Amino acid sequence: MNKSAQILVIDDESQIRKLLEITLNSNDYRTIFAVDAKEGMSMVANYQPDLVILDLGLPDEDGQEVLKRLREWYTNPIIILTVKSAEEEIVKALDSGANDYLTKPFRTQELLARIRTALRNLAPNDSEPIIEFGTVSMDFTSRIVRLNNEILKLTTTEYNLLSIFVKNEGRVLTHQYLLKQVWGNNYADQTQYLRVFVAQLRKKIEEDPNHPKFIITESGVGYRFNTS
Amino acid sequence: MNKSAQILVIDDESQIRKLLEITLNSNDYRTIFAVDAKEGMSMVANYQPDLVILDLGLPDEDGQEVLKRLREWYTNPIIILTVKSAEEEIVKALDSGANDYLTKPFRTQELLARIRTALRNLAPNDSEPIIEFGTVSMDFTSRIVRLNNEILKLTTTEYNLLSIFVKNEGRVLTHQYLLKQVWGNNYADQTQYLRVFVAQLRKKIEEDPNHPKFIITESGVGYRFNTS
DNA sequence: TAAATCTTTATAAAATCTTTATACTCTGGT
DNA sequence: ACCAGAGTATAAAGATTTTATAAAGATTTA
Repeated sequence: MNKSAQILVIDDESQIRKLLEITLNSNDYRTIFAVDAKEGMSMVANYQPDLVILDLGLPDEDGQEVLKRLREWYTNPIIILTVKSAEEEIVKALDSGANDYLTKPFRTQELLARIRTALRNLAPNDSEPIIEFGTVSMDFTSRIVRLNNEILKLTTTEYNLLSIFVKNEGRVLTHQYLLKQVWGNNYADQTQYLRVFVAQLRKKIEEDPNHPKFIITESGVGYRFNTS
Repeated sequence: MNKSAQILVIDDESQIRKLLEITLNSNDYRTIFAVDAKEGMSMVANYQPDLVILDLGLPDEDGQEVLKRLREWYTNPIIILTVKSAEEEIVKALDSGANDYLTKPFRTQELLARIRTALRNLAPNDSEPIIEFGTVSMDFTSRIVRLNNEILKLTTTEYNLLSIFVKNEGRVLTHQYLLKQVWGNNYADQTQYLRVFVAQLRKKIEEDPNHPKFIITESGVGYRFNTS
């Protein structure tokens, strides 16, 4: 049979970590642990665990933010386990890509069942945390983009736009889609934004912005990102 | 574009059904309802809804049993919504294949968020296949046409026209029909447009545009697209 | 407040669509 | 076989739409 699933627990409470270690190990899961957001992010990248259990109340960073940033590239299940029980938090986390949400104190068997459920639906394809094309490399973990190993300064909008492109390599993306993804649903007709930012991105990542190799214009439709 | 998801609610309490009907409809889901296990099972089979909300306390049969029997063939998400809050019930339901478990009384926004989560993980309705003819391949998902594996640059109109042809392979399409499909109802008599664009397409996809193999002229009627 | 970033505006360039002009092809009748 | 005429093909000019880019103005961030 397969190797047992590896689960990463990101939680600052040592008692919870202990409890989960015992519980999960005795149910044949391999476990690794992180005590804060920073360590958590890097462990997800390094170990690519099959499932992440994430506490929202981390000492160094907002858990919701960690979740969002993980979801930029990590596609395996993430289960939120936290004391925060406000409906607003739950909705936000689930809409940010969490697969399930449990509040502390939790019931052990229920958690295990929910883990089994999440693993059952496991999506098989997750993208790499670092993607390279040409002389450009993009690290989704640290949000750092490099050009010839030099750190490339991108604004938030530029970074978000490039992320969408990179994650949909080879596909023609309509103006509408891009605008909705980057600026939100109400901006679907602000095509000029896109033109401005595509021009800026090209100026930064293309060798010859007048003859782009990566961001290809599909006139009347949108753009296509190409790595070759 | 896409039709909204259809949700089947299996619950014997009319108040819950009413509440869910209002909540779900106002969030753009299509709804259908069943009041007991028997009706529920047959409606799942007949309508193949995108998601099922199942109450465990049904009058005619045990909900856990319904769940198990559904899971023998139904693969879309099933969310349990019930008053039963015992951990044992939760574990059993999740292990029988439920995607989520909520207890009544439930919080509306949370339910909606969990529905979105369940639908998100739904195996994406397989994208349209890639169609090949000769050395040409057409990928409708990524909107890319290739000729000998090289990406072929088509304008929007050329692409739209070729799509109509490909989707109606072997059929004679009248000028009128093609013009209406590609340019709109008011252009049904602009036959010259069609000639111009057919010529352009042939120049791009035919090996010998003077003796077209794919786009065949049906004089006095229209064109026929042929793959062989 | 200054610096950085985002949003608008303006305009030139490029791509695409529409129209025109002309040549070609096919068909049926003689 | 030839011709007339309707229908078709194609290039290319003209018109329009779409795109690229700089830069000014507005807003946000540190």
